[in-house]
Amino acid sequence: MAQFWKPGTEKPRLLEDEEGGVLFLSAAASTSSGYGYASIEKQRQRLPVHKYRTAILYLVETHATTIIVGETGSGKTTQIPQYLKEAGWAEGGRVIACTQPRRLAVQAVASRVAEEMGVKLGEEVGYTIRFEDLTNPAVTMIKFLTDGVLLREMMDDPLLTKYSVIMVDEAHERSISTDVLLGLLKKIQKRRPELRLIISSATIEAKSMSAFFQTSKRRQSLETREPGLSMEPAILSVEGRGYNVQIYYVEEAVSDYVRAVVSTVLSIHDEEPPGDILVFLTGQDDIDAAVQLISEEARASGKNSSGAKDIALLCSLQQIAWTCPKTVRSSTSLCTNIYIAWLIVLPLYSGLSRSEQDLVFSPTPRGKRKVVISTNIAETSLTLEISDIENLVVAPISKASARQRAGRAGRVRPGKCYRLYTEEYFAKEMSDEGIPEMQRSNLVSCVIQLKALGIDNILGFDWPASPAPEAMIRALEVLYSLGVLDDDAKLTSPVGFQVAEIPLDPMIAKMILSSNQLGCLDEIITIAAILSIQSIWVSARGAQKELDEAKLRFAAAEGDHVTFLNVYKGFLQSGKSSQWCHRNFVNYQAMKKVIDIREQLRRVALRLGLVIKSCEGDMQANVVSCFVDFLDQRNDPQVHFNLLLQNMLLSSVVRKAVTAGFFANASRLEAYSHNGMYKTVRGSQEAYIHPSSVLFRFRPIFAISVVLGRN
DNA sequence: ACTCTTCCA
Repeated sequence: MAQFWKPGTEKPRLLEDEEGGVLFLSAAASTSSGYGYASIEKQRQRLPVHKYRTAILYLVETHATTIIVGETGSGKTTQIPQYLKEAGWAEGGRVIACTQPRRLAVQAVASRVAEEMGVKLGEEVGYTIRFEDLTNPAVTMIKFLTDGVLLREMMDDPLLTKYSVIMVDEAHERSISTDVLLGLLKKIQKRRPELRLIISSATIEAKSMSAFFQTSKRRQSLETREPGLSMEPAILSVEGRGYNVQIYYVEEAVSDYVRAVVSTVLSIHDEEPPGDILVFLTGQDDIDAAVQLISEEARASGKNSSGAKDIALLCSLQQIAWTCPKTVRSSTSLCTNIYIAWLIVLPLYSGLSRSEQDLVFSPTPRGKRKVVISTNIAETSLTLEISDIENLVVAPISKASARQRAGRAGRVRPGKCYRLYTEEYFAKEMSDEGIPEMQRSNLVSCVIQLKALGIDNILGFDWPASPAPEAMIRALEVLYSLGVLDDDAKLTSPVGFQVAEIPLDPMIAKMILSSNQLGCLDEIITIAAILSIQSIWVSARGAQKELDEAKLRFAAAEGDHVTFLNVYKGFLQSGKSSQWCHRNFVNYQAMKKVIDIREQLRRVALRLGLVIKSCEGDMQANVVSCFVDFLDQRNDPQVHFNLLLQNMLLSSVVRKAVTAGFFANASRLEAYSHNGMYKTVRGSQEAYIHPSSVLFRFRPIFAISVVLGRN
């Protein structure tokens, strides 16, 4: 029975899938009716991946490893797990797994697939991410999870026996956990030939991926136990949705890219036909600023058409000239909108709560335009491992990721991509591909995970991308000095195994274990929870002075860690009030996360048999006033030192526990240094106290820091 | 040498 959209009712709409699949929603958003289901079926069949259904199932049947080269928009992520299930790979209690590098993608894809299958999320289709397990072991057949979660699962079940097929999605992103996972899966495959792997990857990476899963001929004959099963990886290419994306470059480099983003968004909004806008920026601060600026400008120009703001806006819009190299710029059929209420500006970054992130995926109301300002993939951060301190430098993205981003504009129809750099910059300055994370970052966590899985010969491990030997040795040194590894580079018992069990950076894990012995675990898990989120303070654009003053209310002479404790205590005493947070420049969302993570850590601690004990009695309540006195006399070094010593006694166990984890970062103020330069005790590496620290103006003689400045 | 960065367990 056919149904048609009636004019005057809300139009049915197409939703863009995270991976390019398209979901059909009826106006009533009901998918239980036969009509809704049939439409979903039809939509599924229209995806490019659909005509490869038989081929994919055949390859998976006959090859241990299948590499799917899928352009964005092919629908592989949502469809392949369903094909596998339909073909019987989830029968007999087996589970089909599909990993993603990001939590948000896991949630989005899982709910999409559940919807397509017409089942309740958490039953036949479920997902697992940290803090959230929406699966039912008795009935879940398709399980989406982050690759980090799958790595954790290997600690309990090293051969991942419950899975029949594991699809590693977005493998071309080459995140550390994806790379480690691939290395381990290759090992598992030798023991479990019946396990099928599907690696989904972008074009450029497919060859090296295939080479990695190639087994040598000699071994192959020994290991193939299943007749008709090839250990040679198969490669299948699925084209994406072929919509054109027009690319524009700025004619001249922009100086202030946040401002350039604002102008560009507003001019797109003014000149282009309906369609949503996706913006990539580096980080939370820039995103918040851009969201605010766009909203302000839009409001100002809508409400007050003759105001000075309007003129300012027009000026800024005119500053950007675009060039479009290969296509002719279409200038006709532009409709002119009035901005104001028709623009919905939404930020997107991990620090947001789930409900805030969900807004991004909710359908755009008719007649409105959604602008999503998002992090990551935006301008990838580069981690340089210099001695024991992790340094992050913002580096330009690669051409590959620039192309991938442009592809996002062409999912459901032709799109446009405005690049805020010149064409020349793209051609000459940007590298073709990013460097795998494995080759540029801190390997401490990664090494300990492998050790915990019983991989003793870390240096001989078969990596998809070999890490730098120096970085590896550095990681082993740190773990050895933490007492996690013994002379033979084996995990120590119990400390090593316990540290591996705690889902945190090993230095933080060690801090937690030490606090157990010192009797201040209660305080330390609070500190650990706060250290694992971005920042507990609100972003301070334009209100730096107020923020600094607010910080002083909590600042402890002992430094940031004890300051965190004061904030946490105040938050609890306020009854977890959002108003309290607002008054004190504390980020309410961040504090809610802290409560969550802290609870998780408390459970981990109890499981490890630790005792949650507080050292409340040891601490004095008046650290705040103490700090203020100290500031007033900050020109007298002797007073500094005396006070520091005195304050050390106030919460010596907390400080001891922190030190037990972070001693490798201990630094000493350089004598005669007038700019506050420190050098690490171990490596004599230059360091500075970060200006956001309460100790920034303090300049204590010794500092134990989690993040030191870069040189 | 008065400022910030993403993701994941």
